[in-house]
Amino acid sequence: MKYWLMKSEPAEFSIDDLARVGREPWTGVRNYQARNFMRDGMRPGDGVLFYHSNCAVPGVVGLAEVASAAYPDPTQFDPRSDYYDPKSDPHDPRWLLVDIAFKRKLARTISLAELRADAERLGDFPLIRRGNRLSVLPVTAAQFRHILSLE
DNA sequence: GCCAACGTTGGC
DNA sequence: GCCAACGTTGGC
Repeated sequence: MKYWLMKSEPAEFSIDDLARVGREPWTGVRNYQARNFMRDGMRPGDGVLFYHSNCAVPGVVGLAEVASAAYPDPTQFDPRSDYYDPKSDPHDPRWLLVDIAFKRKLARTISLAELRADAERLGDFPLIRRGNRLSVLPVTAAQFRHILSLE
């Protein structure tokens, strides 16, 4: 079992949205490294820290889990979608996704600022590395436990 | 294969 | 809204 952190802009899709629908195909990832984590690393049941980005208080706001194996992201073939990719071949889809299932909301937001302040305990962590822009990234079991212990 | 230009991410 | 950091694109 592995652990991950997945970013979402709450104005687009928040932890409350996930709580309401229960389960969501993680559409729109258009970065190869993030895709590779979903395609090659994720297995159903893996733990996911749900992170709000590009908002007043960016941070971890909930707990989810990987709920499917990777499969092609349908939005890449939809010309009306913001995520349409005309260069993707339907016989060899470029973009994959997994379904994410809601587990619970955290009692409070564990902010990016707090995580930065705890950098020493967390060790090497892509989220708090300078200039990091990955929207899907791996978390070690120790980091996962530690972050939740801050709740 | 190099690299400048451009677009995007995302914190602040 | 600003801007640093980074990925992608395309000319050469």
